[in-house]
Amino acid sequence: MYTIGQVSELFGVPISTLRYYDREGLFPGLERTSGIRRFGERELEALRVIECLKRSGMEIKDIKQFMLWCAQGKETYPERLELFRRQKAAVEAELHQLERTLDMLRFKCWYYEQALAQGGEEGIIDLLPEEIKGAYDRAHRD
Amino acid sequence: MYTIGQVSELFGVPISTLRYYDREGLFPGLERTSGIRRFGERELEALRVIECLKRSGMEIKDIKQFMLWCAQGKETYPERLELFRRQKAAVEAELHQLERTLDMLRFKCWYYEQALAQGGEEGIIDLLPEEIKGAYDRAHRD
DNA sequence: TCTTGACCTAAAGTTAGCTTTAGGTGTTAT
DNA sequence: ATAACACCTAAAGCTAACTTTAGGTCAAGA
Repeated sequence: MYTIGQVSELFGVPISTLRYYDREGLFPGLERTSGIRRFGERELEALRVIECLKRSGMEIKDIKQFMLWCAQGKETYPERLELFRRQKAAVEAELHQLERTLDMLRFKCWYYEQALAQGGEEGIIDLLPEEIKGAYDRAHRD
Repeated sequence: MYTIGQVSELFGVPISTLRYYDREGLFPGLERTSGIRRFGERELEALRVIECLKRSGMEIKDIKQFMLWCAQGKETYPERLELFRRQKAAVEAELHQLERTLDMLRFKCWYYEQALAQGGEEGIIDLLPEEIKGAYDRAHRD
């Protein structure tokens, strides 16, 4: 069992944030001894999942829903699976989007390298190499 | 030349947002005829870049800085290149992070498919297939 | 004893990125 | 002439995810 300070150290998450998560219902069934929070293995795993789901762009209130489902037992397996499937699809879409953003950034880097080298922006587009051209085109269509 | 309403239609960005961007200095040198904003090719390209940089996670105030550099001419090529290089690195890091998040989500999907199939969570970890195991391990280390 | 340190709460404050509101101008269709 | 539009501004409001503040409890060490 860990105190809030220890968990904060372990995960590098501010104490105020842990308390906030608790307030928001992200640790349903968190134990207390005379008012003091006691974090067990269950809460540590919860925190790992919270960090993952947050990185995936999920909102706190939806993470709370998941934690409630976990506390409810086997009957909620389908809901939990559905949630992870949806989130997986969302992250895949986001990854794809980011790849195209990266294409645009690659193009812009190349562009300013050229501008810097030739001391101006005149006619840069004409000497677009094939590989950068691909990036440029991908970045400009939806 | 386009009015704010036309640009809003073209890009699918709310008029209020375009005015907000203008207020924040994202269109330095935007023309006006008797108070009314006139968007030209320069502003459309700016908007394309804004959308890209926003997707890359850049804040409005940093995008503003870039637009100011553009308005300043050739002397700021180095700054602009630096900005795009930094942002490219940031997006590459974010992509890597998201891949690991996806690994965790893949693992969770597999996990709940198993739990659902066998009606419980007992001993699931023991039958982790190699491919999922990799995902699980990657997702749990920093 | 007293003070230091780790915990607690409720409530107010913060930040980014918008959106909404309230009120006003100028042109065009009825 | 009057109403409908598309534009304008300043300022207030909103949401998410925290953080800060102000005040309080309790146990251990000097």
